[in-house]
Parts: sequence; structure tokens; C-alpha cells
Amino acid sequence: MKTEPDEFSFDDLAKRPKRTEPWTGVRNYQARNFLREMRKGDLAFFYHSSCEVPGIAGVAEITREAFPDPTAFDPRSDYYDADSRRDAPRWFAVDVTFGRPVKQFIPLEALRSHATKLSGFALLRRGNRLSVLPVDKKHWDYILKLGR
DNA sequence: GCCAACGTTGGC
DNA sequence: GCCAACGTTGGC
Repeated sequence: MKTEPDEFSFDDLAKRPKRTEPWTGVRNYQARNFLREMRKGDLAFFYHSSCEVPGIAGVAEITREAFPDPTAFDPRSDYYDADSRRDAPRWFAVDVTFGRPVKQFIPLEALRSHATKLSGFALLRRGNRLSVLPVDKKHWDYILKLGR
């Protein structure tokens, strides 16, 4: 799961009540579909994007499965979408809870340097812009080791 | 349904 | 700030 640390960082997540934050504002259908596939207890890499050193800062846990994204119903929200109605929601959110930091931050550059082992990992695909994307088990395990 | 124009993302 | 890569929009 990607976030711009200037807006909301992994440290910010740790400071939230119950170390939990609703993951709202996803407005891409493919990313939304990945969100909806998440199950309670699933783990996610918390990725910092659009910053000085992009990369993985830690591990988070999905603590609530997909529910209608309330920001889509709020005309004052940047993420308001008049086409998403309460009786037919278009956008969804999940609750994300702080899991643990990785011992060493894993820069995107490091991930790229393991491109062979991480072949097929969506984050490394050219032109990738999804804010929520899947991680294969084998990739997950390999990346975790990079952060030890 | 096509496609040009435009907007956004995100690494560099 | 630049720009490639996409997604979305809207005219036709």
C-alpha cells in the first residue's frame, strides 16, 4: 500500500488511536478491486512514495475488510464522488493497523537491484501507478529478508 | 466505439 | 521541474 509520507507516513500510523487508520481515497478501479480482496489479518507492506527515498517502511495489518469509503459521500472531501451513493457505493476502504517497522528501510532502489528474484512483482513493473497492489507470497518472503 | 486532449502519478 | 506511462473524459 502506497502513501506519500509527507501526507501520512508509517510513523503517523503508529501514532493513531489504536494505531489504526481507515485507508480511504483510493479512486482507481484496479486498486479498489485489490482493496476488496483483502481479508482481515492480511499483511501489507507500507510503501512511501513521491519522497526523497521511496521504499518500504514497515508492515501493516488489515484489521477491517472493505467497507464503503465515507469520503466519497462527503462533498467537502477532496475524494468526493457524486456517483458513489450510499445505496450503491463505488469506492471502498479498509482499516490498516501498524504492524512493525522493517529493521532496515527497504529503498525502491534495493528492490530494483533484486529484479530477478522479484520478477513479476507489480511494484517494479514499468509505468506502475497503482496505490494498492498485490504481493506474491514468494516475493513477500524475499522482500522481508531484505529488511532484516 | 474511437481517439485526442487532458490530468495524475511517481521516479528521477 | 521533467517526463513517461496511464487513466479518464468527452466529442464525434
